[in-house]
Amino acid sequence: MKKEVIKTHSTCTGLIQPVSDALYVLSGKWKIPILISLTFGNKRFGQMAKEIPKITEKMLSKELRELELNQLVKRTVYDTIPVVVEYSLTEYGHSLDKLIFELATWGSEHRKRIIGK
Amino acid sequence: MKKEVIKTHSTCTGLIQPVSDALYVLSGKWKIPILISLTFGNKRFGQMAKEIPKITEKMLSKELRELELNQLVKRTVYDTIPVVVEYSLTEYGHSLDKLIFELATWGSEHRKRIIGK
DNA sequence: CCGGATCCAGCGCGATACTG
DNA sequence: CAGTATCGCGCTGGATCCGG
Repeated sequence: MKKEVIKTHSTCTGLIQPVSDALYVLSGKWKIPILISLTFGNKRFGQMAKEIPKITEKMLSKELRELELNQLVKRTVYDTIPVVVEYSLTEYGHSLDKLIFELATWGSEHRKRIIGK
Repeated sequence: MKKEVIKTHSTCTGLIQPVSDALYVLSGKWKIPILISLTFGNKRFGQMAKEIPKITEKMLSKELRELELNQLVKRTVYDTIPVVVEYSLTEYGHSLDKLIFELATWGSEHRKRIIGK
């Protein structure tokens, strides 16, 4: 009788890297909340600080900079007095809309199952 | 003339919590790689340790336990000598398949854009 | 073969205060 | 209004050794 051989091995490990890459740009406690906030329209700095529960200005600033580096977020400075800074999703940032929405859907259904915390 | 009221505000903040919940059960450096590995079939402990690049046995053990707590992974012990332990995705765990696949797709397209790291 | 226990380094993240 | 600077703690996660 022949031994069964699992052939899915390489397929599996091949998926890990792309997902890790995706998670890399989304890593950080506030990345997703920030992206959600911007999904619903352009926002100013102070506006986001109020809208995202518990975030500090330091964290907002830091993670916005990282998102901008990775071209998910665009920063526009209007040279008025006082200065106005507006953040928006790039077209590329909007490519995450669907993913985030599904994450939210899954999260809603999952709430009742969460054990720890 | 009536003032326009932005109604998306509450929708936005309302989305943050479910997504945070979803991310909570997936938090940890190895959760997603582990889930990917199990997506392609049931696995034994040592098998996963070899299959997931760079993971240590401690981390594998710890994160598997958390995934089991949250009912995403099922652990089956076969009472042989030496003992055999098999891990598999629960039906609920498989509800993440689509999300993970999309994350991988997005990650693949995104590779060329990643700046930092 | 499948882990648990312990020790410890790094840094993510929060609190607070300051600036153009 | 839109950030920066500094300090320090706690938790994540790696290394190593131990056990059924």
